[in-house]
Amino acid sequence: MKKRSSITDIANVLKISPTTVSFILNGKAREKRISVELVEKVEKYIAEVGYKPNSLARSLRTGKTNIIGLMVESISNPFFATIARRIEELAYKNGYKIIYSSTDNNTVRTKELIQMFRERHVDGYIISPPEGIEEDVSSLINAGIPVVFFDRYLTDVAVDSVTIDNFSSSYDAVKHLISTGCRNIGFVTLDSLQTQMQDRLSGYEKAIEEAGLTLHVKEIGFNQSTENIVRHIVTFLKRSVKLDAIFFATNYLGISGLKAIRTLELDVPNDLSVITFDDHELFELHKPSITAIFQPVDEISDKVINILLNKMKSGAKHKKEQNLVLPTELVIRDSTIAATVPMVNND
Amino acid sequence: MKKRSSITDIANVLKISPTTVSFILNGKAREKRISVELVEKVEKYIAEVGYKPNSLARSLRTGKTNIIGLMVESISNPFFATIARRIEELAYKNGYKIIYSSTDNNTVRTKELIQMFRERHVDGYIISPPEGIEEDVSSLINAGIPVVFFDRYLTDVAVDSVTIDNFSSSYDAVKHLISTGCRNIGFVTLDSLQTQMQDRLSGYEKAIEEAGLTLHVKEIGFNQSTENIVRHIVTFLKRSVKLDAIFFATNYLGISGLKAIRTLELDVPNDLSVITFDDHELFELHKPSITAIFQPVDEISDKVINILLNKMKSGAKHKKEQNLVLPTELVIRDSTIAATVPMVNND
DNA sequence: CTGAAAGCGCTAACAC
DNA sequence: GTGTTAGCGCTTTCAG
Repeated sequence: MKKRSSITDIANVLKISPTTVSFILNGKAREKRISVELVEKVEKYIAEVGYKPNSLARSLRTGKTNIIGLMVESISNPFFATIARRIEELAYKNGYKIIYSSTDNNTVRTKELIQMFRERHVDGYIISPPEGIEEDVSSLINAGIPVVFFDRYLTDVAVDSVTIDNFSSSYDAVKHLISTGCRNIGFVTLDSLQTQMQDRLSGYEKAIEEAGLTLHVKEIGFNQSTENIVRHIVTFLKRSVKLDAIFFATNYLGISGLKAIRTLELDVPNDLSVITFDDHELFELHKPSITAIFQPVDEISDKVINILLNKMKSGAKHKKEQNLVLPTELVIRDSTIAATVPMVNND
Repeated sequence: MKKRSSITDIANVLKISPTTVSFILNGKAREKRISVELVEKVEKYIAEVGYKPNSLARSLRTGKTNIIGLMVESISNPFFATIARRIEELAYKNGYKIIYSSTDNNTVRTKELIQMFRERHVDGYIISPPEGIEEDVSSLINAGIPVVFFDRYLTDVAVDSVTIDNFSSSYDAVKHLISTGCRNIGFVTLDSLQTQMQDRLSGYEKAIEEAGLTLHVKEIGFNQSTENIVRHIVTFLKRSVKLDAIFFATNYLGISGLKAIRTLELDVPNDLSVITFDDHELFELHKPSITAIFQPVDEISDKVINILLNKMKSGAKHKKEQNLVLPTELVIRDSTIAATVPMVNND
């Protein structure tokens, strides 16, 4: 009984041709000068039987699916979840749906995902790319399918992107630490060649070297369990020259770091100043509250989706690609307040 | 040049019929007794030109899309993000992709989403349902499309579901508070008729009444800004009878609650014991660490996807629906440790 | 064992 | 202004 009616059924019942119905459905009634009465009649009937077009068939015919593929590192990371939420929102408002997937920063997996998305004829891609997918992305671009990167980019392929100024953010954070009197500043990052991680590292290095200090870098392998990360950080904090500040390069390193600091019962900021990349609800509520580099997630989302929507509209014209770099904000909290006792340079 | 080749192209080049190619592609070679040489030849050629079937066309023909629609309250809520992540993982392993969307607990929006998903011929649905979508879900069920609810359910429609034992979780949490000597226990919840919230409320009420204590319930409207929630909680804590414990019914109420408590500079647990529904990284690191009701997110995800996969395989046979109710775990931390000074009943 | 052909539901040139 | 018709790429019955 609930047999879905097709455009032909409608045409048959109304004794007109499917074309006419199609035109009316697609708002081309005026353009095709279809009589107002007919239009009304058709619309009335459509509403009556609750007809809904089969978008699969439509997609097969038009080659458009109105679906955007969103590939993030992991949807369970609050940074990506927040961005995904907003992108979803904006996409819906523009008639697009999102198919998402988590790449796990895994190249093979991501290649497969792109492949699957292609089979689905996804109209556009938003990707926080892992290393090594240059070819697949090029192939997309060559096929005229719009792609936008965010959070990081790939150096060997020209793609629109929205990132933040990782280098300066990191540089400024370290300068801030130095200005509060810290001399032995550790940097905990991921063992990753991705641009955002490399830039954060460079910013740290530049600031440290400019101040004539020594580098203390700890690189942690990707995809470790939290417990393992904590263990690594604990070791780092115990082993090396006594640090008076530590800088975490991502939010979850920061969280693990706080766990490590807690295990060691260090007094922040007196024993150790702490600063971390990416803000997080946790950092404001923590005692002491944690200084963090806030990424403009809303703006990132807005820019990403806008660039993509534009490209999709303009048929992916070969305009010069845009590479937006947004500023961040250093949110200074209690974990880096200069000690109340005046510092004396003690080296 | 990169012209996608179709099954007919392949057939033409190889001088065979599309049927044969299709059979080989779908692993029906043996069944159809196609010669091994032919199969190899075709497979070789397919690999060579990198042919990929057009799943749109396939879906149009078969009516299957291998897509699961996942509708959560909000993907930016860590509880849902974690579950979404795991469901995605398991779905992929079984050849399914996920289209997700956030319902915002908005009935109208959710109805529209279901409508859109239907147009896309999504194969199955995983929904944390807002109120008022009974009809739409019934219509899905009647059409033989599998649906699984989680986190909450709708009373007027028979659908498989995976939930937790909200009533007992809440009841036990309150009993725990009472056992540490708390007498004036506040309950901060959402102004919502959803089953999970109602059950949490009932559990609280039962425990309070059994102990001969008075109820102190604060209901907060849905979709408020964090600032507003904090303001409400601050007022609640200031206004009412001096509470010696507070119980938050969701993780984000808990987080807002901690902000409120901080504003008021209350001493936890000495001034106020705190307990909250849903565990969160934050709660372990908070000083003092916060007692929380841990939901078995992995198990929830596993059960949900398994039930759905089974239903999709078995052609949604009208088996009796399953309504799984999983236990939670009360993770006792410092925010509810009994005061070290022996308590004296002082009323 | 393999092929011909119909058709899923829709769109858009092209006719009239 | 409206209808005819040819596919989009695939699956599948039915013939041979």
